[in-house]
Amino acid sequence: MSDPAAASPSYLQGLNEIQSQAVQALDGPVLVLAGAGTGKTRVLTVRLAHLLSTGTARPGEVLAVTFTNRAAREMRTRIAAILGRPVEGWWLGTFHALAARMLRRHAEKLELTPSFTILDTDDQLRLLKQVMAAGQVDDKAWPARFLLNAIQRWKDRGQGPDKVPQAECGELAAGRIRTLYAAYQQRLRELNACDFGDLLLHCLTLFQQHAGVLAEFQQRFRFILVDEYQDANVAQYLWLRLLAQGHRNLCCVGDDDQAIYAWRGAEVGNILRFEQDFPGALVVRLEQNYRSTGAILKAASSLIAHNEGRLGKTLWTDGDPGEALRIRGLWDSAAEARFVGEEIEALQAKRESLASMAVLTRTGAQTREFEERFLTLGLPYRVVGGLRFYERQEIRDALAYLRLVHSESDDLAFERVVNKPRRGLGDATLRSVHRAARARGSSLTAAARLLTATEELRPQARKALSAFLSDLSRWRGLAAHANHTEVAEILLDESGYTAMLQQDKSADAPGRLENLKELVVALAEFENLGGFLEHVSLVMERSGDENREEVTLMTLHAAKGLEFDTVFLPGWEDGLFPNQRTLDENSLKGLEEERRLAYVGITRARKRAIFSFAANRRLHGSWTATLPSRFLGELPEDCVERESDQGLYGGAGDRIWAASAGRSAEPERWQIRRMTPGLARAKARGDAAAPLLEIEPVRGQAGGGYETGARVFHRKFGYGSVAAVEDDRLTVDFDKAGRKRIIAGFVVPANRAG
DNA sequence: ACGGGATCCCTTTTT
DNA sequence: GGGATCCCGT
Repeated sequence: MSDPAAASPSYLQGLNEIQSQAVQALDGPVLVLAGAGTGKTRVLTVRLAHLLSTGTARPGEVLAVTFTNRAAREMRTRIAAILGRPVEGWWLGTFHALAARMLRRHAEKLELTPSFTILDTDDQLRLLKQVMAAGQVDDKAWPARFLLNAIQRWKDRGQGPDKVPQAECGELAAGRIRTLYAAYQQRLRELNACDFGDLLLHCLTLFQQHAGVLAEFQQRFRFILVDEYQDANVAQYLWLRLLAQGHRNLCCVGDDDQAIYAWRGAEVGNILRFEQDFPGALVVRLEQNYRSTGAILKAASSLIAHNEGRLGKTLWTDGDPGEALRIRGLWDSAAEARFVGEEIEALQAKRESLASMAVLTRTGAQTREFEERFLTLGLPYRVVGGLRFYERQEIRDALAYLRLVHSESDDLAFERVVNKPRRGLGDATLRSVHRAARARGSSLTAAARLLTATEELRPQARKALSAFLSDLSRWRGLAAHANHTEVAEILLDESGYTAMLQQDKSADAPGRLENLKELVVALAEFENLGGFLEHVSLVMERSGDENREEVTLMTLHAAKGLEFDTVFLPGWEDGLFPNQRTLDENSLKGLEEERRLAYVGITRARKRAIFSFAANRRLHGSWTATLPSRFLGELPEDCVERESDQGLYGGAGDRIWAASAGRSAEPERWQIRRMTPGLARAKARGDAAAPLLEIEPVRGQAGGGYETGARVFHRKFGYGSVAAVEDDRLTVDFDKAGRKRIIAGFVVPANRAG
């Protein structure tokens, strides 16, 4: 504890009473329920700084956990600023990075070596496909993507193949999902690799099977702090709970209203369980908002109030109400991009900084249209997230080369680069190598080496493979002596990879070469290849400094924890946001998560929030008519200004507004007739005047007006005939998919299918 | 073995 | 509209 007699340190000043309570309650478990903009990060960082500067804890005794690398980085710099010096030797990082660090220390206890590889999604998928092929699981009936997702959800709950409840396996992978899961884990182990989920899962196994290891960590971490606690999945929660059993000084900060990662296995229930697991925990509520205007806060609050089962917080501010929020309806997504561009330029003319503006979208793909518009306007922008640097083809290829040189047994890397650039080593050759590897239980590289000593391969292939293998050995020898930056350069050069790109005349080839150069630069910052590979798989983000004069484009998910003066919230249309697939898969729970996402979006804004929706949007290639998001109808009338372009919905704009306000809670009750691409083009040229669409309330109209025998079209099931009608449900005999019972809103008359 | 062309999915959000 | 995959001709 700090000395109460001493003058309160400067970093404690300026905290409100409740914040300072949260900061100074160092003894015992603490749960901080912190609404958006209430100084959550501040509390967390000051608390850490306080621990360290009073000498209550030494850096090595602190475990500080975040979800994103950005949050970890930010915490590091902010604390260094408070203390006036960087802190060394503490455990600050994401769940995954910290778990990896623990695992590397004890890898041998889990049949891994300390240099195990961390696989990304792409590798995971390829690996699972291989395992499925070996196990004769039909990947048409059971897409690998889908099964991988199931496996990940189990890992998120800390369940290995032997712990998966029978009831959840069902028919998955024709009833063989557990075998498949086990085989997948086995392959990972053989490859000396972990996927993201394994990092936590293996840690849990380690703790359970090696009490001494756990005890050591429990002793070490006298203080544990967790940010964004509402996003923790069960595995992460178990991990924390085990580690915190030692000193019980666990401080979790979170906001149930900002829980937006259920799809990734996050359990808001963890927050609710906190007091049970840690009896006597101090619960602190931060409710005074310092970020947003009154209007923004009111809008956000009234939106989120539509959710049930909240812990309940009432955000308040003593600031001004500020500007009204604006909602703008537009013809299509191109018009929307033009509108946002104009608004940005108008703000710029008022000397607002571009760095203080952000466009937040529901899906990553939406940024594209804004990028195009901004490029024509010459507006500087940057896209956060999206394709991450290390997810790019060329980077993954280069990394695979490095990995293969680093570790000969990296079969996935071998497969990736063996014929890239082309060396005449195609499917047939690779199959032989695979067969040899399986027969001997060796790595692909080792098998290939043996194979070249035999007569099995055709002379051409044999020669090419030999050449590749001798290159590999040479590079490996080089890596042992030369510094790793040089190795990378030589590798890219001698492998012919650079040459391949140089000869590539497609438009993005020069950019790819640039990326490779950037990779080499990044590599230089690390002492060795191993350190770099770890960094790349867990931490690496696109470079670019935060304060440049650029508009930020990103997804709502990526925006969590950030704030901007002006926030543009485009694409507020039912189906896009709330996202139809979420609704289909998780109905009301899904809708509530989408609403929290909307809440996150609005509360990013300090001064102004500008919503927009388009009446027409191109979805998977074809034009779709869209309705304004039901969330727009949940915003309080008195702090919102609505304006729409002329002629939207064939002049039915008012009805649409009424509709969006009235249909907040119920899913898919309203149906809009789809527009044909031809009409859309005509309208876009300006030579179609008549109303293109009619808004049809489905409510009360049996079966949405379909009659038995009517031909309908469904996005997934294709064409079919209506066999029966009851209420809003239809029984349809689909030509291909057979008989299904579906909600009328999901089908469209066959003659109008676009 | 490879390139081109047609075809069939799908496309939410991320460590 | 786009990416992965398949099929076919070279």
